[in-house]
Amino acid sequence: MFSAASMPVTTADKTFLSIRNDIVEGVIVAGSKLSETELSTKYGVSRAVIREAINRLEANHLIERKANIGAKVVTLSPEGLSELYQIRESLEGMAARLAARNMTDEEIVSLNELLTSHFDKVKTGERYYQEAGDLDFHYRIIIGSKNKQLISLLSNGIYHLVRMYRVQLGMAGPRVTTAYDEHKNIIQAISHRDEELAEILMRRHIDYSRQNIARKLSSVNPTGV
Amino acid sequence: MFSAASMPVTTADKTFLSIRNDIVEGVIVAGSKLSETELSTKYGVSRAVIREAINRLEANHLIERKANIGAKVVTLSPEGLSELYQIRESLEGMAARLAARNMTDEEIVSLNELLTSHFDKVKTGERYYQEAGDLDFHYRIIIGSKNKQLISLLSNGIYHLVRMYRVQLGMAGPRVTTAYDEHKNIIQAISHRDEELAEILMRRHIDYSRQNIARKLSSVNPTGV
DNA sequence: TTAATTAATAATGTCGACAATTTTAGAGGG
DNA sequence: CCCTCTAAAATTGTCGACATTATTAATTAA
Repeated sequence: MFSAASMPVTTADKTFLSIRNDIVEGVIVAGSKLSETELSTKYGVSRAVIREAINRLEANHLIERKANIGAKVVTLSPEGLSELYQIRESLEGMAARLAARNMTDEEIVSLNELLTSHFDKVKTGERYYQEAGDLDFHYRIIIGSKNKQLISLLSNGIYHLVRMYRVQLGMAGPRVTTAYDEHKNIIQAISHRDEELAEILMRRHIDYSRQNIARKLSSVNPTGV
Repeated sequence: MFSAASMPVTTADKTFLSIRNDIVEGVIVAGSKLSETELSTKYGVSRAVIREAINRLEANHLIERKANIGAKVVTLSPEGLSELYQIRESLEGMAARLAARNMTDEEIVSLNELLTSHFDKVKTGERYYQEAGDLDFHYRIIIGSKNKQLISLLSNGIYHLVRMYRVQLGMAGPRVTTAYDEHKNIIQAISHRDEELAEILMRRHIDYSRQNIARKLSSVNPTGV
């Protein structure tokens, strides 16, 4: 997951990653207040390190800060999910368009191999696909766009909020096989260098995904999380 | 520009805004290193405040940080501009689509009035339009999307980097009148609640704008900034 | 002279303490 | 009983000092 250049080196790095993971996994519950002194003792570092981490968490859209008051973990809501997926649809649609333009032939071959290995795993009934596999697929296309700012915006920006929704709402549904077909079609469009189609298919794929998770969210808890 | 809720209150707020403005205006030159101690003396605050400001500048995509090394102002390049406008095209296209869906009738009326007042100013030869007017137009549509995360991503995220490009490359060109027509057509699409058309027109509008600024950038300095 | 090693310097990272602000608890009056 | 005002407690904001890491300069050997 981490390239050598972004390996954690300072204690602030590690603390940030620990807290972020705890927020995504729900160990620190959504909507709760983040006390600097409390976190300081819990993670065994000074408040300066905690404040550094809080700043990065805010940049990741996982917490909200108010001056002189403090930071709170974001709350998960149907509206927030919808808003997030609208952004994903927009940005990843563009990423797919750019991937069709800028991915090397080698990258496309490798992406096809990834899809094949997923297919094998789906056949044998492994739950692998939806969890890491889907993220991996999207990640490769994002990288394939070759747009550094877009890559940063998606992987450092909103990616972990997406993960937070998926983890805390428990994503493992009947979409595994249908998502496979959608992925296949997207790769085909990229192979044909059809930017327009690649973007359209990616946007639909994400919109289907949004509907799927929104359905689950409303059925499990009709009034929101 | 600032709503009451986001008024600067702490010295870190004010320092952040000061430094950000100096970066956008080019007082702190693009690509230069940001020394914490130097900034500390220059702005008359402690290093802790400077570090807080630097964190927020990073969230605004105006600087880049490396652990144990420091922060540098981003460099302006044709590639960076292209990447930024691809993101704008994507996100503001979505914003226009959502604005066509979610703006109130009153907001649309007000937007039309804004356009009319711009038209008057363009007629009298004021240079007002391209500078603040264009930003105002885009800002209203972003707000009209009613997508809080999208609003945050655009106005707190990449907006100031856009400004930095425009300010430092000196935006005042022959696009004033043509941009006016493009704005008019976008508003019309929103009035008709035509989401599809609103998105398409906004994307084209931003792409034209990108071509315009890219042309200026390459003619002034063929090898980049 | 050049390259490599090492010491000195300067920068960022981290810490604990103090200041300013907010929140809470309590006393008093209505 | 409730509201207001006040004081105490707790929290965030800011500061200067120290620790750790990078950079630079000097020294030595080839």
